[in-house]
Amino acid sequence: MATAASNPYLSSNSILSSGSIVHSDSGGGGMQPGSAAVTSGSGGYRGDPSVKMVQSDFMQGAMAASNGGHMLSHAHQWVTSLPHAAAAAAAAAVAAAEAGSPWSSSPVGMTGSPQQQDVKNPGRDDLHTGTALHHRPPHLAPHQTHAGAWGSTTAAHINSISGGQQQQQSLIYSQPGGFTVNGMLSPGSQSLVHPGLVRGDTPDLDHGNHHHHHHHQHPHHQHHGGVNSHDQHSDDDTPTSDDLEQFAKQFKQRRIKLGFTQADVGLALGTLYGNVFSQTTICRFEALQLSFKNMCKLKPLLNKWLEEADSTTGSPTSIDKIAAQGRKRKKRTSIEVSVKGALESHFLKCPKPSAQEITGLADNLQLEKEVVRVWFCNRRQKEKRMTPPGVAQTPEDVYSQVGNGHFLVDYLKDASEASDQRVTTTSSFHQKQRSRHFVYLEMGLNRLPSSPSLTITRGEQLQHYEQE
DNA sequence: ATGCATGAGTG
DNA sequence: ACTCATGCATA
Repeated sequence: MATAASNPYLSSNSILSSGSIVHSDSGGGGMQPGSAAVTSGSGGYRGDPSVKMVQSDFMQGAMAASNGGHMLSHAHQWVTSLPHAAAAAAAAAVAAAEAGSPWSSSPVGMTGSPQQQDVKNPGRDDLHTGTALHHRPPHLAPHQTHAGAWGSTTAAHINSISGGQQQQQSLIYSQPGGFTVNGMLSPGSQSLVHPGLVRGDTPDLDHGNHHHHHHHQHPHHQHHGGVNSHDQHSDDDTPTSDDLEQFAKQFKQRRIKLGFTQADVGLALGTLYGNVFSQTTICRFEALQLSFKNMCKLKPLLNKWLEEADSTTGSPTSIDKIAAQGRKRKKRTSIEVSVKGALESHFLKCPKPSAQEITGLADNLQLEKEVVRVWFCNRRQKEKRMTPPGVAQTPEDVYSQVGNGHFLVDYLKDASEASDQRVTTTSSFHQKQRSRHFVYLEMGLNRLPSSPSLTITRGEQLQHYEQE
């Protein structure tokens, strides 16, 4: 049982749970209006009114003027989260697209962090259940190069979960609107009947084994003559970013048509294969906001689910819930926009600040050091995702694809002294294959629409949160 | 849909 | 102490 839930966390708790919150008082000591961050907490909204005992932070509200106060108000407040029932669901309708924050990623920034790991194991404690076999690391034609290189190294296919048949096609559902396999695709709601012949014909033709050493990037295998469907998805081998993009898109469409929410899928994966995933992860998968490697890992699972769901339309995919485990968690710190801007600007200069710099920054911004550290970690992770923020998957492409796809300018740069970046070093920079998405980032939106250069003027805006 | 957080795995 | 995969809690 993988029960992901069985974490050993329960026992350790109680740090200060119950209310001891540090609530800073308002007024008293010195808090001030400009606090840089607050911890927020308030009622849940979608899942259910969970019980959080949040003590809501208070916050000051004064704006204007006070001198520097500072507080680190939130020092550590942890709440014990109780299991909530979650559930919710609601139809996810989608449709919201918006550009979120345009912080351009640092263009030059990638000071190459050479991190690319190969296939190691999934790391998660519970993730094994079968998934684990990834053989052969890839070799795509273009080697990766440092930093975010995702086009390679990743192995990916783990879909052996099911055991025997490993790779069987992948994008089976290739065309969204077209064929009607028994009507399953009727817009709106398809009913439930329909044999899964879709997969019936998925032949796996050639690739069935062996990982040949040759690069597989060729779009071969015509699979099922059923209808068009582009081939070129490599399921067996490492998919290309285009494959993933398409798959994600199709996945989302089908999922919605079938009436499942992202949360449902995550849960179903757990019951079906042992690995539970959250709504967040499913969401990120669909939005391609995961690392390339992670996308590759998840794809087979989701593909499998899709097949299942589709073949059983209507049947209750055994969904049972796995309750969340209760464990203590630090309250989420909310960083003010102005402070974020400051962090962002530091990030552009130096994505990997040293401990000392972090400390200094934290001090200036009046944030906990840990918060700052984590912020940088998360910020770096964002740089590595497939889809950069702000830019959605819409192919607008004005700039997007140059030619057919990838490649663009590679920036190299190594600015700071950094400890390890070697980015362009030795000639091996073939960084072309970095996703084309990055392209526009580097070109187009480089400037934040409205973010001032930030001179950290904090204190100007008051924060809004509910004070209980 | 995302921001901040946790932890395993690595150096 | 960092990277990565993930997720709770939010907006």
